[in-house]
Amino acid sequence: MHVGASLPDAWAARETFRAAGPETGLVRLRARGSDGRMGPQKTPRTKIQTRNRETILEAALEVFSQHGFRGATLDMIAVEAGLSKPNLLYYFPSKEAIHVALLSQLMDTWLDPLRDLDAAGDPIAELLAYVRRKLQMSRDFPRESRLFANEIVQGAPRMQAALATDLKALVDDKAAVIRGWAEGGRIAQVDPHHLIFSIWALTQHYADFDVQVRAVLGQNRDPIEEAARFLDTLFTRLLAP
Amino acid sequence: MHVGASLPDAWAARETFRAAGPETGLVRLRARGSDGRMGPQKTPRTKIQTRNRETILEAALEVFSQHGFRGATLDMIAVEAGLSKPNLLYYFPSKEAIHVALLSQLMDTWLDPLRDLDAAGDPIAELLAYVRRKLQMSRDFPRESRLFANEIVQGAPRMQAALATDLKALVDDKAAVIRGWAEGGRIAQVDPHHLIFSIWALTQHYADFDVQVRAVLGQNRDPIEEAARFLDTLFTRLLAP
DNA sequence: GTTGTTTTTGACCAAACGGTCAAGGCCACG
DNA sequence: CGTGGCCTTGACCGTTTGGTCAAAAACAAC
Repeated sequence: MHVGASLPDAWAARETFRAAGPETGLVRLRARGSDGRMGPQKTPRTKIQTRNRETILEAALEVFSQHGFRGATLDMIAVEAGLSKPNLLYYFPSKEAIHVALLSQLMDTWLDPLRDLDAAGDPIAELLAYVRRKLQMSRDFPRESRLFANEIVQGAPRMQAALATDLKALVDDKAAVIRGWAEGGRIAQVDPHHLIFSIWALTQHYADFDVQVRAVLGQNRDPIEEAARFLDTLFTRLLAP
Repeated sequence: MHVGASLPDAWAARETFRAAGPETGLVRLRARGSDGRMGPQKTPRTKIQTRNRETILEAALEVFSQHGFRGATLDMIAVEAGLSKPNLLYYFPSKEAIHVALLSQLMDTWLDPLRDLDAAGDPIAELLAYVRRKLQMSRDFPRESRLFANEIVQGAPRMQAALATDLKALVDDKAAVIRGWAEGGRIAQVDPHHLIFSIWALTQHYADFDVQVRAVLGQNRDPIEEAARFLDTLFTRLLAP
């Protein structure tokens, strides 16, 4: 069983399970009302439940990030998790529910680096630190990056709501901070939203398009190490007032 | 039937059908030897064959780029093309063959802007023009961009060979040109490969992650128009010697 | 119009897939 | 140690999917 790099404490500790927006039409699936026999509650109760839900989500991350939603099968996930297929469906009502759970669980963590952008700090240092943190995530959590990439490239059918609400709110907030810096002459005049997009694009590229990057660079090179230096100069030059 | 923006002549004219590398294990599928009944030859002979192959590939582009390889079904493509499913399989031996044909047909066109990078031109003007051309492709051919994105995010199972040979060769070639410019002091000292990656990442982001960009920016904005300005300043600042 | 070839399709098939169910195993707790 | 609830699974089901096939339709050449 492939478990990937051991997750940092903050990562494992996060168990927010933010509910998906009602527009996805998926919440109904989870709320089976109070009919007869059913799987465990939304909030895991026993030790076994928390452990198995974690195992399943870890396996699902591995499989979904590699094959996309349609490309992944319950059998693949079951094998990866070391559980039987009906057992998966004891903990999650459907394949889609596993996917949604994964996405909403990881969303917060994925945006943490942006949240850390501190309006009170030194503008250029703050932004460069953000770039470095995002690049680190591409190195340490490429599967998470690809999971989102797969979802968004295909039109984010299970995430649109979260994008237009939560994500937009956070980005608008931080964009205002950046705009403040620009107007105060502390960084160059650049469009804050597109600055954020550029950071996403440039850092996630090294996770999402890893095979291409490696194919072009050839062997015996460390793409992310090189990218760190390149992006440092790029953003230093771009942001200098 | 969704036909998308009318393709420019140069686009439609291209019919290279570069053979996929033998490593993909797909070429064998096309070469059914000389057994009994079989579909039309690799090289279309009649008018009807060329027309229908084009129709199928156009439909396949629409469907594959939206749903990925596994997410797309032959029925979807058939409906989109206005043909029957067995008819698709009269022109292509399998779903995978359609996908491979699409990828190899589009690969060349996709790289044309990079090929146009002229060692004899003015370095900064050449690079800025490349950025603009790539961004135009994100606007005019988002489906093509997403097709590749889907493929590469999932590990490029049907393209690895082409990446490590054709693509690498072209990029290495152009990287040498850029390195020459840098060493001649005509542009700033930057890693040429990562410079090219950054152009890909920043321009294709607006096609591949379109839903995210639009969700964050809100309505009534033209992402690519704004991106054009932003990327112009970004690369101007980065490349100034 | 007859004939030989190319093109098209309805009916069909086997495998894969998401999901169900009833029954059995397991475990905590009294 | 017994009992009630939690956990697990083999067998099964209906649907979807990629692909086949034989036969019909369309077409081209004479």
